Amino acid sequence: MESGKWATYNANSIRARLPLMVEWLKRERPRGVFVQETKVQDKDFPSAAFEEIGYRSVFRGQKAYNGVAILSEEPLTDVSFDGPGKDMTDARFISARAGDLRLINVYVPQGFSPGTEKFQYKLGWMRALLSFLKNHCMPDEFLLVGGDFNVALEPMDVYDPEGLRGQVGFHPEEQAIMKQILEWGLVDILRMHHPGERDLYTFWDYRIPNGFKRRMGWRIDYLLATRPVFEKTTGCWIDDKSRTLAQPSDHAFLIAAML
DNA sequence: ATGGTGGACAATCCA
Repeated sequence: MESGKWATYNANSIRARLPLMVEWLKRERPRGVFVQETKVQDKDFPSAAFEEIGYRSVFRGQKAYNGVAILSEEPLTDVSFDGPGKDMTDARFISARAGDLRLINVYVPQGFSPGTEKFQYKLGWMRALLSFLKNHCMPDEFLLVGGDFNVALEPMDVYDPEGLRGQVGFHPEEQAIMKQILEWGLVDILRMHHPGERDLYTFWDYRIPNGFKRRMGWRIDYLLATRPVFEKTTGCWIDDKSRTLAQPSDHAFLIAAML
């Protein structure tokens, strides 16, 4: 496996975030990045801006909502959009291969609120992802699964576990499926490198005034690896420096380093 | 504080 860093980032519009992302890529030089919420149709995807700084891109978008992309220094092959939600129209899944690494990038539905149709859609989508892993992937292959899962796993993964318990993004039904996904054969890379550590958040709601400064965050973005890939990781961290710049996303960059 | 912010897109929907 090539050494370097892999990252995941919910851009909340890749066009609005393009200057920030280009600067970040030039500074960090990751091997590749999983991007969610690109919010751009394929014909308008800013491929040229990434090519100029040495990144290839594969993507699938739609008008106004959703959209996923993988950026990579190496050629991306075996690009596929046939994952969970194959029968759904949302652009939430993209997989590809970079060298000997198989990549799966997901944007799990946000879910709105428990007891709603959207929440059931989220649970169904997550169950379909679990089935996809069981039917099409192997726990012993070189597989990296990343993205915005819109679920915080443990009390330490949210700023107010008592107050948020049972709410969307911190609900036992979501957490149960998330745990099944891990039990299938994926390791939560950040948590394994930082057991028990608090204040490891990747998302801060825009609607909470000064939520970032007040550390009112959630850890809902993940880099998950099969055991053989995890064994190659040397560290994992959250880069929220972009939050201090103009036009930050509501998410941070999550990065894993590999031998 | 029953709001708040931000993005897309063109009146609201989504997060």
